[in-house]
Amino acid sequence: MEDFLLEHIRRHITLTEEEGKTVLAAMRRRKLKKKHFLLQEGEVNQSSFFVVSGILRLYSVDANGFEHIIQFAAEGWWISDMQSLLTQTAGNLYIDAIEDSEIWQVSKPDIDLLYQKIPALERYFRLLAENAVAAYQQRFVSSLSQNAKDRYASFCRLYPGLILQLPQKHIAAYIGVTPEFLSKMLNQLNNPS
Amino acid sequence: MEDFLLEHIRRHITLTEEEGKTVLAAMRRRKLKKKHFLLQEGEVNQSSFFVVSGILRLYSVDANGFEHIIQFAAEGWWISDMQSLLTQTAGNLYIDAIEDSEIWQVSKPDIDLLYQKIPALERYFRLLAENAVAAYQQRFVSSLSQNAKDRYASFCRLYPGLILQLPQKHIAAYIGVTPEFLSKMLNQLNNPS
DNA sequence: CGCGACGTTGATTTGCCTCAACGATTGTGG
DNA sequence: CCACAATCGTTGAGGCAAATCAACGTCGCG
Repeated sequence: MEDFLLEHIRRHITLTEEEGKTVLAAMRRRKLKKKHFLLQEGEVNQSSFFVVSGILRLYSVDANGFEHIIQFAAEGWWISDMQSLLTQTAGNLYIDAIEDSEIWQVSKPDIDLLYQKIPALERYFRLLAENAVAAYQQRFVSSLSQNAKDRYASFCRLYPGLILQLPQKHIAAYIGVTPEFLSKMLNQLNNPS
Repeated sequence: MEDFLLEHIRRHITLTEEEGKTVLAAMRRRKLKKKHFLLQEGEVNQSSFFVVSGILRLYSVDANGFEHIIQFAAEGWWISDMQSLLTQTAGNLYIDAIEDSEIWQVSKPDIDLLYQKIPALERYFRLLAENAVAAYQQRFVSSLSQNAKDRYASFCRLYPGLILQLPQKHIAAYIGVTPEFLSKMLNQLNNPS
């Protein structure tokens, strides 16, 4: 599994053996227990996080203490508070583990060094960011033009694997309804009497 | 104004005189009248669009014929249906002009050629895409955790210039309410009796 | 075992939508 | 340059999707 990240990168660009080692050398590995944080509101997001195993979530907490999930990240996904990472200022988002996870991370200074040593990485992260933009645009279509039932259906279609692993309340916090309402909705979908 | 795009690019990367000319040579210029389309549902988004003057919108039309605006693009902004552009398949979004506009566009094949000739452009578009990701993440915070009044306030704070130029119904379609409701909301904000 | 997290169910409320009607403004063809 | 239509914002009455609040059963876990 040591090569999981390199395989992912090589799906987008080609790296020499040497370059691969340079990338791996820049990564810090860490385990993260369920419910433990990578990032909390008020902190500066110092690193980009790559999920080797487990599941993370990126979310905000509103004035009433309710959580709203912006993105999940399962194995092979990158995740960060992009605003805070780019500007290196205090952010308003949280990242924590939904399951015990293994994370590899690169600090912003180290990424910038990698870009100098391996210009092809610019391409890799450009492609990732463009794919993320595409995903966010499509999610806004869903978010703005569908009701709760259809948003749930869209989520199931898009992330069939995640549905099985996620507690219901997190799905609710992602599609933008209360846990109570999602419960009633699902009940009704199963009993279409 | 011939250098508007190059100035924008040079805010992020350095380009030689020669490279600047190569970029400009790849751009197709066009004028677009108000309400005319750059892209319609079912078409493949062939190009990236750069707004030299005017305002565009990227939006979807739902099953009931209602429009939902994903993004505005004023002078100096790039805009495209990223999903369709990346995969070169038929998309579900529209792009049209809110005001008479001047657009410069690069086709996907030409961008890919530019990446080969001028690798630094990978960096430019990576930075743009990362900024877009940051903006979309923050908009989801607003969209998921705020009510209509607060989403309107957030929009005003983020795009103070746009508020003045946009018809009210487009702001409504962006923050996710009906024009009628936005009208009542604003009325109430001005008459806090 | 006992506690806290999670999902469920019901009663009630509310934020926003729907539909309809109406001025004001814009734009367009004669 | 006017007449007419179309677009836009406004206002009101009524309706619905989803939130709120509260109570309860279950389960996993320390």
